[in-house]
Order: sequence, then C-alpha cells, then structure tokens
Amino acid sequence: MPEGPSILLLKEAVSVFEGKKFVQVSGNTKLDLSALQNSKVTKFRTWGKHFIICTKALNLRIHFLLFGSYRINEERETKPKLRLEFTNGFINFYACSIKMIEQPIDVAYDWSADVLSDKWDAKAARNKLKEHDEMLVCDALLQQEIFSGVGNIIKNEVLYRIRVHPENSIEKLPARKLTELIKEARNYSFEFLHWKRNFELKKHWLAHTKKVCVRCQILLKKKHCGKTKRRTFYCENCQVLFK
DNA sequence: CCGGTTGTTCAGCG
DNA sequence: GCGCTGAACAACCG
Repeated sequence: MPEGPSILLLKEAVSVFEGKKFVQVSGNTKLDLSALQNSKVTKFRTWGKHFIICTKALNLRIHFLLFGSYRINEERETKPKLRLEFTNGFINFYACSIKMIEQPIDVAYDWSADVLSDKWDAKAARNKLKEHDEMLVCDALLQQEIFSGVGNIIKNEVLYRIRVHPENSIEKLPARKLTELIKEARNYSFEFLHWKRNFELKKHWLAHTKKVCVRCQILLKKKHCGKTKRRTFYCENCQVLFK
C-alpha cells in the first residue's frame, strides 16, 4: 500500500465522494472528529505517501505506514480506525496513522517535493541534495522532504535502472548521474503508478526482491544499506560505485 | 508457523 | 544536545 503512487490511486478511487456531506464519521481513532459531523469533504489531496482529507473546518492526514489499508464500500473483520460515511457510500481506513494538520495546508506541505505532483521541481530537489553531500544515495531517495512518495521499492528500482550503486554519497555522483537520479525518481514513480493500476507491478521489478541481475546474470546483492538500513537489492557489477 | 517488511515516530541510552 | 538503537504500531506474504 504505502508508496506514493498507491496513494494517488486511492485518491482517484474516492473522487466520487468529493464535495459530499459526511453522513457519519466514526472509528477507533482517539482524535476528536466531532467538527466533521455535518461537514463535507471539500477535496482529497495527496503529498507523497500522505492522503489528505480536506474540509472547511480542518484537514486530516492519513499515513498508512507499513501495514495500513483501506476499503471502499466494503467491510473487513477488524474495526476501522476511521470510517467516513457518505450518502453514496463509505471509506474505511485500517491500521493507519491519522493526524490533524494544524498549519494552513500550503504551509504544512512543500508541494514541489512530491515526485508525482505537477508542482514537482527537479531543480529544488537538486538544491536540497546539495545540502547533503555526504548522504548515501540509498538514504537520499527515501528522504520525503526531497523525494516525497518514494519508498523502498522505488529506491531499489531507480538505482538499478540508472546503474548507480546504493552506497555512493551524493558528492561522489557525477553531475550527469545526479540529474539522472532525480529524473528517474519521478519517471519510475509514474511507471509504478501505471503498473500498479493494472495489477502488474511486481512482474516489472528488475531489482526489488530479485535474485539475479537481468543484465549480467550474476547474483544480486541484498544488504541493509545506509542510515535508513532498508533492504537494498543491487548488482555489484553493473551499478557503479564512483571514486 | 515464523520471519520479515512498500514506514515513521519517539523514548532511552551513552 | 547529538546520533544511534530498538520499540511500537499490527497485517500479510512466502
């Protein structure tokens, strides 16, 4: 569920509820959502892995973390953390983190960091990366302030596709490679979106969870790289470690 | 059936 | 105050 493209698919799936009044708001959440009763959804938005429910009174942020899920017009065994009921259906959210967004939404969010947004700004990403010279690229791709929406799968696939070793620091990357990294983070995210929409995401993985490099046929390395220590699949032969 | 994970935050420690 | 570690959350797959 969790990477950015999946959240965009959620937004598409619930667009039928935009502008609709809440018939009932309920769930396990400890947040006081009484302000939502008799209110309506003005808009659904996303920022990377954040799913944002906008109302006149307040904005709610849903984050699915690792295990979160949702159902539309469908129940599960467990009680939802949040249930939004409309006249034309309902959404249930399970095992997610829910927060009120206290600041005005454009203050709270840097839209230019969202790799799937029209507002995505590659130049801004490059400037942010320049402030983290010593950060490893495997960590940098997971920084949501820089690449909002990129998760571990996208990280692995991007680095494999551009033939960059995950343990290069930002400063070691030739300018041309840095450009490629930034470009592919967005490009692959849209491919992910397309494949996920067609239920064929996994079959397009080249590195993530894979055993063998499709380019060199050698065994891929699996290692918990960087400060983020997320599992990283890479080819020690064709993904270059720059000196 | 167990181990691990498409993620993030926070407490506790040295 | 820092950086690091582990816990917590709690679902599903292989």
